[in-house]
Amino acid sequence: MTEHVTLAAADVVPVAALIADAARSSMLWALSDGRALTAGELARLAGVSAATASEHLAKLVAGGLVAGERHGRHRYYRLIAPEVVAAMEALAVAARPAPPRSAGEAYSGKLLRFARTCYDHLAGYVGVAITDALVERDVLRLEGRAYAVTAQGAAWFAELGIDVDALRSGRRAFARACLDWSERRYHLAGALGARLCERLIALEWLARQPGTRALRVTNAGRRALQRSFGIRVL
Amino acid sequence: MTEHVTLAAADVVPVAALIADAARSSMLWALSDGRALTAGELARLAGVSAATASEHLAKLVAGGLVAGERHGRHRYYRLIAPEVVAAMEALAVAARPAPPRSAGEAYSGKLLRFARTCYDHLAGYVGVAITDALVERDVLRLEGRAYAVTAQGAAWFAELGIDVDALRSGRRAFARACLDWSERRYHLAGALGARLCERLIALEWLARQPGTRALRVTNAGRRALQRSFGIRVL
DNA sequence: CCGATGGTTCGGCAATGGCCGAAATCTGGG
DNA sequence: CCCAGATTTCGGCCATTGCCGAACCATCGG
Repeated sequence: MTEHVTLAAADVVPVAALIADAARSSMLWALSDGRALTAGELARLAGVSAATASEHLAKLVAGGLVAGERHGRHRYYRLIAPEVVAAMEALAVAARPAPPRSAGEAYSGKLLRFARTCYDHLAGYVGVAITDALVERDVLRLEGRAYAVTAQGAAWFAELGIDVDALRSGRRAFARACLDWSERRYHLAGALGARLCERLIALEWLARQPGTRALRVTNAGRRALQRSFGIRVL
Repeated sequence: MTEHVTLAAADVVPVAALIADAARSSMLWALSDGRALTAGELARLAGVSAATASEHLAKLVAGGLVAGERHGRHRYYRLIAPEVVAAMEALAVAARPAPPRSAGEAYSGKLLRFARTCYDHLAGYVGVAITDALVERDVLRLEGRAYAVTAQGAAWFAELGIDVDALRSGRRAFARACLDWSERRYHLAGALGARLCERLIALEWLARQPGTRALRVTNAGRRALQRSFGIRVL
């Protein structure tokens, strides 16, 4: 099913399972500075019997996270995959209560990957934020379930290479206001929304993620969004 | 036991446990681009019955990773902690077979935290690397289980503020070659090794980690190691 | 070659946790 | 107000996994 490159969800399960035990977790934590510790020390440290510790260590070894080597009467175990400490740190971050995020602000200041398209127009945090910014700059104005383009708005779009009048005369709804549930806010859809999305991708402010509806904000895009809209991404 | 600030090992267990299940893992993965999906979609996607999916989702909600909201007849779930995707990615990295690393090169290019002291001298990757560099620059020469300081080597140490002759006359073994098991390589120990370690800390190339034998390479140290020894840290 | 000490394996117990079908809820739409 | 479809809750089954004490191995120091 999964191809070469894809990081499948399945990959993470075994490692997560190894970490997902209090005893093993403390062992890994103790080893995380790169020292090699004996089985006994680790047992004491994790607060389990030597027998139990031994089993845990066997699993960690089988999982390729640590390696053990006999040295005299002791057996020293050491972390063999420094990557796991990064993973544990990331987990610790995810574990933090996480500043109570209100729905609207959920992804504010956060991630690239949380931009996305809704059919053919921008949605998600970025979509909502851009729409907001355009309303605030009096380019768009919300009227019921649709947006109206102001006079100066037409100029703004023209500058971006979008001919508003041409779109208005098309068959498709011109500038609908689409409710994005996950942000619980309206954002620009319809012909104009689709065209805008198309342009921002052409300008390489945004890039499509292969195979998904997700969009990545490019580095250029990040600067541009900050400059043009005061939107801070990342 | 644990203080305020410390990221305890215990913190990661609950989150890891949530991820450490195939069904939940695929759900999280599916949600990782920020879209909101219905319980049904997620059930199908994870390949479990609706009942099972519901239980999993309840756990994810309880764990604070996702939030669900009724919308019409469906219930949409979305990821509310973008941090978990970072964590999953980190786990995926740790899961990779990890390029077969020869012991010597294990932490090369890697982590700060993998420097450490062995009693009073430098060990770990940094210790080995520095010793290697000194041998290569003909400051030290390995002779059996000890190092000899060359003529130019004495000058080099002097420049660093270390009086080699004074150390040589001391009671303690002058410059032993200590085998670091975790690197399986020799590195400088004895009086000279201890003095060198002391100096590098005084110079603030290295900093002690409170309460452990671990050392952190400072930013200045990183530059200095690169410049003086061609050692790339981080 | 013997005891002492650290480590691993074995046997068995108990708890956890995943899975499902059936029944109970809830929502939108006649 | 009732039906159909989407979800959740309930009960019960089964596999996994953690934990421990005891027996078994290996190594070191005489």
